[in-house]
Amino acid sequence: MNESLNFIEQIIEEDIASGKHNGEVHTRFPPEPNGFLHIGHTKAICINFETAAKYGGITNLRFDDTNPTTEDTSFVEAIQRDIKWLGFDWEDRLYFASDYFGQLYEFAEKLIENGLAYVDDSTSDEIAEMKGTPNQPGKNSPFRDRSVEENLQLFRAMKNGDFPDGAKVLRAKVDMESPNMLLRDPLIYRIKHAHHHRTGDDWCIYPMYDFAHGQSDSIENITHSLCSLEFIHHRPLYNWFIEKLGIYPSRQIEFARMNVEYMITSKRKLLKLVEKGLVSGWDDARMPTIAGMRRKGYPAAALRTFCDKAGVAKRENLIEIELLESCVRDELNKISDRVHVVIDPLKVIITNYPEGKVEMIEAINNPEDEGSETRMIPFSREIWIEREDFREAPNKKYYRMGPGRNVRLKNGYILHCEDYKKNEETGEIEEIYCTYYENSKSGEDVSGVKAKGTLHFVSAEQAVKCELRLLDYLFTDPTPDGHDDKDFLDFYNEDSIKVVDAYMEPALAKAKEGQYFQFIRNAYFTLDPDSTEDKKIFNRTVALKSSWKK
RNA sequence: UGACCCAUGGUGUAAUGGUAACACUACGGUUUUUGGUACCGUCAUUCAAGGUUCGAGUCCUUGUGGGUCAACCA
Repeated sequence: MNESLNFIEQIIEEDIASGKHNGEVHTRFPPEPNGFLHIGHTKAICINFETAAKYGGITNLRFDDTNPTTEDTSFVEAIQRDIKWLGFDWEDRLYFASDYFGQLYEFAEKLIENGLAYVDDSTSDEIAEMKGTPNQPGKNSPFRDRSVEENLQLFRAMKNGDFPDGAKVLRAKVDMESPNMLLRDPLIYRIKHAHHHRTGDDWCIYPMYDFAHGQSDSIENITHSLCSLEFIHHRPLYNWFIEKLGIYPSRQIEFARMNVEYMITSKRKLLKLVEKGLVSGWDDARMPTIAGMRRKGYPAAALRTFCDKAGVAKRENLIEIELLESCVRDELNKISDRVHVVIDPLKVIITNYPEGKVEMIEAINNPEDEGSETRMIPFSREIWIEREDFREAPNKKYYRMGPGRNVRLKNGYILHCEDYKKNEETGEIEEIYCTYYENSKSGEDVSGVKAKGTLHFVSAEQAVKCELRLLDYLFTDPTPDGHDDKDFLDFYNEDSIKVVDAYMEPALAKAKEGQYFQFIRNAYFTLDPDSTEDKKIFNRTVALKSSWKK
């Protein structure tokens, strides 16, 4: 393999070469359990797990659960399910930042003892005021020079619940004049009398991100802490804590997060869609969440390939949705069963086919798969074809059915169109009359008859009604949240889901969740969990490509 | 009136001082019992100006453009 390396791999190979961390690679994926994982997380998950695996390393799953007011166990479960489904395994290394609350508290006391942290009584507004702006240095808090003893006593009182929420915070003593806002005495502990999903009411003070994340990495001996670019300004602080605390030197490396056309990744906005009822939930098949994409029918392998192909770098990017869809089609082409489903039916009567006769024709499920199984498709005198597959007056480019024309039925016979019935008032074609060539059956055609077009069909009598959810992009604009003058909801696509009835071949009555289908000549579909025994519901994953220009 | 990050076809990513390439898209063609798949082909790229060098997409300087940073969120 003469593969080129991305910049993270280059760093890792340099570290391995220099013997840093004994050449070990240990990464982590650190989600906050306050929402569902989305396409952006998918990228982070792939990078963390695949990079470690590439170098024989391992990856931890660690929930960054330091804010009890927004986090919940239900998300913890959904997140684990999604990562597993994606195909990654953290084995027995499931951790929670909350597991380290005791240790983190010790770290805080140590900082205080070394004169590197202090309790601040200022209000939130006052602290913000004293922080300055990117262009103006901050001012020292009047509480900055409290004695170690006083700080220790106050911090312990904070921990003991002696103060109400917001009364005091613990701050690291770094530099109020730093050009880096994060270094202007960042808050590291706040009072929150809130119930935590794991630690219950054990604590009423909780560490902030900057005082939990890096230390958690360090506690777990993470060698390379891979995160997105927006944390780049946190790195000096990340390193500052490691240095002052003298703990394991994990290294933070930032990459540009992946943006995909027509998708948003802001949890706040995703939540808004859910709360406003614009989608049925976090796992709505239109959502850019892993659960949503799974429901829509995107295979895990396709998502992984997509992330690989999108690459890793440090510049802003917007990946075209076509790349994702290309990966999805490529995977689905390999694994999906080809089946017959007619959406907009038009009756065809085969006048020389015996009435009452039903013939079962064997059809291969997936010609792309060598070991594919077969199933039986019923054929009879009356069948449905797609309405758009017939034209009264077809032109040369149109090679489907038309008066006097021959067409091949996929997994069936060649038909000759003799006549059709038209409602003169509405102009609607009501029925087509055809004859069939008895010796033209698929696989044993000795008719010598030529037919340019091939149509799919279902036998009218045996066809089963089902529901199709024709899904489209959730937004009408490729960057719905990229407009200063417009809200992302202004681009909500009212036509993002269309529900229609369809006729499916009877074998589909046995369709199972997680199975992938190609509805021949139309699109890929997968069974929706809303399906019942009596009524199958399918979601359109992605349409087949078409080079036909109407 | 700051700091930090970034800049290669339409999009994304390579090229690690030595012939700018790969994928997706678009367009054209071949094959085809899916107007799918497969296969072949075409178009199209180093932000600008200086400098270093035999040689710069790559190193340096200055611009220009884009992004990020002022939650008791992560």
